Amino acid sequence: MATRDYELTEAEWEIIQVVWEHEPCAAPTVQEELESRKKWTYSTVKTLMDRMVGKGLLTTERIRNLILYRSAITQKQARRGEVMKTLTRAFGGAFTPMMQFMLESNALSSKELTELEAMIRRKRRRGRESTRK
Amino acid sequence: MATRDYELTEAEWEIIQVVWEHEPCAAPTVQEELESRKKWTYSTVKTLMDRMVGKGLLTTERIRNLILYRSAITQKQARRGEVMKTLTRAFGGAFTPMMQFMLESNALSSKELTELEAMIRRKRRRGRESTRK
DNA sequence: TTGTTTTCTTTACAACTGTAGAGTAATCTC
DNA sequence: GAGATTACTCTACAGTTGTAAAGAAAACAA
Repeated sequence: MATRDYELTEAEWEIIQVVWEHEPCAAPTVQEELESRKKWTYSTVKTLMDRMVGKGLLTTERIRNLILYRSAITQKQARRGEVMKTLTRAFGGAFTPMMQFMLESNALSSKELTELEAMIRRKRRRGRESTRK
Repeated sequence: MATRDYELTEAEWEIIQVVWEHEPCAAPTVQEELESRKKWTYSTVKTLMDRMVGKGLLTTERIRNLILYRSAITQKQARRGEVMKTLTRAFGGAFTPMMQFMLESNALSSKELTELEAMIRRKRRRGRESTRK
């Protein structure tokens, strides 16, 4: 199931996050939800959302005078696109160097480090038990 | 030493990568170097580079009719900006979830997993020996 | 049924990004 | 020193992104 990678702009991230949380929802809802953080007017939000429909990031369903929006991609897909972009641009696609960079550049607590180790062990176990790719 | 985070565009990444490698270098050099991958003309490369000077990503030194370019930020700084952007946008700034996502979404070989564990151990050791932040 | 409120539609615009042509100036080669 | 080559400068232009005003339509309220 290899879908293409999506790249969202900053504003698009802001919006789709709200959509994921309130889906299905109308544009005014999204605008109100974002009102505090971003000082966007209704017009701005609506324009952004309609462009996102054009790009295949959201879908719409019209019910009388109301337009309901839904996400067309999952959070996982969006995250994947974002991570892939950084991986490609900044690390030439090399996974381990990127992990290393993050490990080194960040002040992880001892607890977090332990957590990471646990994740790795889990990952390894799962990898072994199923050779099916 | 908290410098601000730089965000480079795709084209800028392409160019600064060459500059890091050949620094100090002239625009024609960069253009030739990229010729195979990108089919950019000299004009394109030069324009891009001059804009990067304006943004503080490159510096110049003029020697007669030749302009030498140097990077104004390190690879580390550029990488940091890129990683931070993804971390903020896609993971709400939460570091461990991002690591976890990467671990899970990627087919790391057993060898790479082991490498990661080693990195973590090193990191922990270094963290303990110096409490001086 | 008419004024008010809500939601949508259309249009605009400036900044940024990718892309490059045309013209000019300096330098090299015979 | 005149043509060829090299490198630079200036200008342009279309597409994307952030931002929003103005106007139209539908729904609600009195």
